[in-house]
Amino acid sequence: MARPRLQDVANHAGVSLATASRVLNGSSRQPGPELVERVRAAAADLGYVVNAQAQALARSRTGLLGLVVQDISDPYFSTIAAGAQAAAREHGRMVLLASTERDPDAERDAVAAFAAHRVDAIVVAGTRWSPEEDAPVADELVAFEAGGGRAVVVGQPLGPAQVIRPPNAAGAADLAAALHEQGHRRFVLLSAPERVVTAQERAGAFADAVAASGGEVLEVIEQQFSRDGGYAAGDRVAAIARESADAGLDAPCVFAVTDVMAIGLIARLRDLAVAVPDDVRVAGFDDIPTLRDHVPSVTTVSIPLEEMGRLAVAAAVAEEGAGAGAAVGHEVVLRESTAR
Amino acid sequence: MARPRLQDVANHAGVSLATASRVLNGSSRQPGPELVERVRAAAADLGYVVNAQAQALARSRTGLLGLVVQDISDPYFSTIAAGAQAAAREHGRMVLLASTERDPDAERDAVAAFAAHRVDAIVVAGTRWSPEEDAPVADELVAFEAGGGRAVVVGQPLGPAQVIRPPNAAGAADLAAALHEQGHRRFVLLSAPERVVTAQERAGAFADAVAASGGEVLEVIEQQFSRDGGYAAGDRVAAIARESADAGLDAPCVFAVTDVMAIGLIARLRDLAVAVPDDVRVAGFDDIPTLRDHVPSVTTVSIPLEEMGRLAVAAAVAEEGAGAGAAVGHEVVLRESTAR
DNA sequence: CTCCGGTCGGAATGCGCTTTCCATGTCCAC
DNA sequence: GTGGACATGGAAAGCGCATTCCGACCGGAG
Repeated sequence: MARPRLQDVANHAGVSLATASRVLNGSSRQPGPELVERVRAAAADLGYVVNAQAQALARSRTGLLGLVVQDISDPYFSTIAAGAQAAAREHGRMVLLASTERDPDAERDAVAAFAAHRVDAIVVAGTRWSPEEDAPVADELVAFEAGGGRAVVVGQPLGPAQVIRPPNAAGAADLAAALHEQGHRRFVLLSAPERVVTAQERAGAFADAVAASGGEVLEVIEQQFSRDGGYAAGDRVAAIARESADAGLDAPCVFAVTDVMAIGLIARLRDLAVAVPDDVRVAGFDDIPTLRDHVPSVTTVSIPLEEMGRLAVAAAVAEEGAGAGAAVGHEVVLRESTAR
Repeated sequence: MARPRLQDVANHAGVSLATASRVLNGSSRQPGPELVERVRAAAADLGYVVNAQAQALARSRTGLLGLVVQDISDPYFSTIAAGAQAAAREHGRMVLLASTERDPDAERDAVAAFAAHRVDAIVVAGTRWSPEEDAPVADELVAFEAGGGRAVVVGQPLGPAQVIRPPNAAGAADLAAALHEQGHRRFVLLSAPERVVTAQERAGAFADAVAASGGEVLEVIEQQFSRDGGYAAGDRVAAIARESADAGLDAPCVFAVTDVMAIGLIARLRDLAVAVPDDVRVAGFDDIPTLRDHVPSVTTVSIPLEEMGRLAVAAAVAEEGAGAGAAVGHEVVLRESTAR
């Protein structure tokens, strides 16, 4: 009943362990055709399943890829994970997954656990936090690379990791330009706490572009980096909209740093009977596929999440030197929520 | 520069390999306090990181959990994965992930790969297909359990695996009852190809409940099990709605077997200027969180996806005999899309 | 016919760790 | 003061496989 070992297969086939190994596990030295046949038959006969653990130990390579995301149930990350997973499969790698609930400590634990499992490479996806909060993970990654592993981060620089950068700044700037083009001049920023670097990048670039084009940022609202954060911002946004209307000014345009926040915001505005886009315009970021059928459809910046996951894995499995140089594109998608 | 081994730590601490092992890796036999201290210090000094692969080989237990889902970017699965991941972490297990793009062959490959990695247990999440298509995976699972592993499936029975059953039949029946209560009598079923067992379970139970309560199923539309399938069904649904209106009958109520299909359907109806719920009523299934802010809000059956993931992992890591007996609840959520 | 390069199987070593199994040492009861 | 029950540290035997090294063998060139 016990699982057959390679030795059993070798015995069954009447060959040595070495020969069986060479036949079954892609060695550079292939034994003669007759032996190959015998070994194959024996393996099939016994229902032999190679022990990847033992292989890993002997080869000192596991073929494992560690993927740490901040919340696998968030479409942003699950889409990246899908791309990473697909790429990993194509490269013959297995994916070890860790979801950290957006807790930097959990990120560190995950990286440490991956290091213990001797994954060949680690991909960390998600926004960076403050340097202090990032330090522990960064240290783990340094140790990991010192031990021969490779680290890639999807987001912002972290320790020694190669970086796949979401086009946050460029996307936000382009979005600002497109909205300017549409005639919007009065903006509100719906951002997240300062430690959320992604939010800062997007809001910052947006604000800069607005300033450069002669627009105006009326206010920066800081809320949780989630749907509920957007919802919570609704009251303040509604107030601003009313002030604008009362003053006979153009309806303000809110840039929410993620689609998910934008959706939450719109939900609250609906409760408050503030019309989008008539009373307030709203734009988001990410172009989450699941949200594309939302009403009103939301103006946003489309970024290739799945491709980013693939790029990260490609950089992770690439031979020495191959950089993560690939540029990540983006596209502004104007929809109803900012229509004038 | 090479990674320190346990032997190095032992040397550094001036103790034997065995003692170092006992100190660092939760043995039942703890050496004397002074030695413990010395070993700990040596390990910290050298930056020792245990090699989980070698440990696995020696213990012949990996502490790994294999999770195979049909599409990790689908909120249904990513939510289950989130629950599974959280539970795995609590149980001190790591998760190996495979996403199969809804391909039964890929499911088989994934299970085989997990078996090769000697995971302690495998969780397969997702609808079952036809018995013929399921056979290969089932065989792999049989072999896996024969080798001492444990298998759990979230969905419908598959080979020897324990089953966590989504409340498809009960949920659909309750939904039908609730809609009947609301006064709906004329239904259309938006289902998926016959091989998609989940769709069959939901549509079947719904149809039975409708028949039992004296309602009428006007038509069963079969489409892809996806958002686009729902979208594609829009034209036919619109036609049915117009017929109803022309005949002066009550607007039909469509039961789409998933929220995602319902959303797609509504999107197409919007294009066609068919109002929901005025001209057609629509209900879904799953209560996907990301979709809760949709307009109109969609009547659906809420099922505890995350908990299902947790239950699956609990069953997977449970000691011999602990069954997957836990019942999975559900709740009908009436929203605007079926308002009269 | 001999010698050499090349090929091919197999024996043996080691990957890094856990876990018996032993040999000591310690303490208490008698 | 001695014997035995325990506790404790270490030596060594694997866990299942890859791979190096070695000897045997084959064919062709000289």
